Amino acid sequence: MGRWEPNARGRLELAGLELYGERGYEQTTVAEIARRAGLTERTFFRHFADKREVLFAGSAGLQDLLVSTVAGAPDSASPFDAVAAAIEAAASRLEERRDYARKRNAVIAANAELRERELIKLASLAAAIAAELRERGVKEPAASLTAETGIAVFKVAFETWVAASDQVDFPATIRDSLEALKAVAAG
Amino acid sequence: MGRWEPNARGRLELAGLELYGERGYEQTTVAEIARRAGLTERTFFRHFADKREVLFAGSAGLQDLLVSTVAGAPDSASPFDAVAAAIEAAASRLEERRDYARKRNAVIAANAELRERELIKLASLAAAIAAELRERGVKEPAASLTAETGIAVFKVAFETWVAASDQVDFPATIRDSLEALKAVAAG
DNA sequence: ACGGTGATGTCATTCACTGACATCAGCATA
DNA sequence: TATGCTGATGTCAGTGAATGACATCACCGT
Repeated sequence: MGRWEPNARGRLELAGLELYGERGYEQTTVAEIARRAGLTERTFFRHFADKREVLFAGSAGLQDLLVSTVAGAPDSASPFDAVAAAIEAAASRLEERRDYARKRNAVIAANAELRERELIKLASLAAAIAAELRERGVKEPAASLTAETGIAVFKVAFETWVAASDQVDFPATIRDSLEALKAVAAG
Repeated sequence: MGRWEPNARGRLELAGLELYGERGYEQTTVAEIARRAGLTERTFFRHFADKREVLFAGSAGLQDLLVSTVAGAPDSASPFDAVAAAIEAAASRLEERRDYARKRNAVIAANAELRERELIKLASLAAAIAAELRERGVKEPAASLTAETGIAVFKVAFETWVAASDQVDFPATIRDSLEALKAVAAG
């Protein structure tokens, strides 16, 4: 057995989500999260840059999925279709953790600071997609526009999905939103 | 003459932009901004909710312009065209203060916290536009998609505009980006 | 005169975050 | 087996953002 309990980072993530859900983000102190995880405040800040970041550990994985899906699209695919495939793949991944995604979303939606962090993560995803599109030879401003628009579609579809009281298919919601966007842009 | 120097809020805005530009956002304390404006730290926080907000006073005016332009579009205009007119009008307003917009943008681009705040302001603009579109009878998700896409176009065009070394026409950049978006979405 | 008002100042406190240094199980290796 | 290094954690002190409670005092109306 190791000197310390394993997976300190994971324990902090769990404790953070729980406490933010129970008392709200502002009413929770970092010391409380650390204590629930059996650690100290100082150690929290060795694992996460700030109090918000504890909710955004999965963001890097989502970015990898988006980028590799765009990269894996056939050469014949248009930029739009490559991005469509990527955000659909991301939707599939979130679908697998529906309960977790909803709980986390409720916490974030309830606090402006957390919404800010969510937005910059989404912007970072858009930037990564745009970079990959440029890699594929797409010029600016088409690359950035396609990426930003794709993320906008993802945002709107995500809100529809989490707001739905019944079981809704997230990738299907993405496809509907993509079609709605085409109609809108043509108008 | 009044008991205090007039326009405390404006003095704080100016001092904030100057100091963030001179030393950087993180290296500037709120007490320093207040002192340069001839006030105290406590008074700073009576005018602005936090250290970032001092750079975003103009956001409300931009939102009014966007919403009223959408509201003023003829009934015959498509949602897309109404939003296009709105972001073009916003571009015209920024064009009038090119130096100020560039200086402010340089400060914001240099700091992640400020970029976060910028993004949530843009998201708030999108939400206001979407609400106005719904007022005009546009259904969801078309209203949100049109608004979010419009803001995405604005973001991309803004970056092109501020990055340009020579004098570039911002509203024209918006029109170009809107055309590029149509081409992308059709692909 | 006089009392109310509102913008500002003063003071104390909490808490997010950081730097410096201490601890100590486990591992490698002489 | 002894020794020394490493890396995750703890301890402590400090800075600065943000907020609540209370004080001040020119101005304004009556």
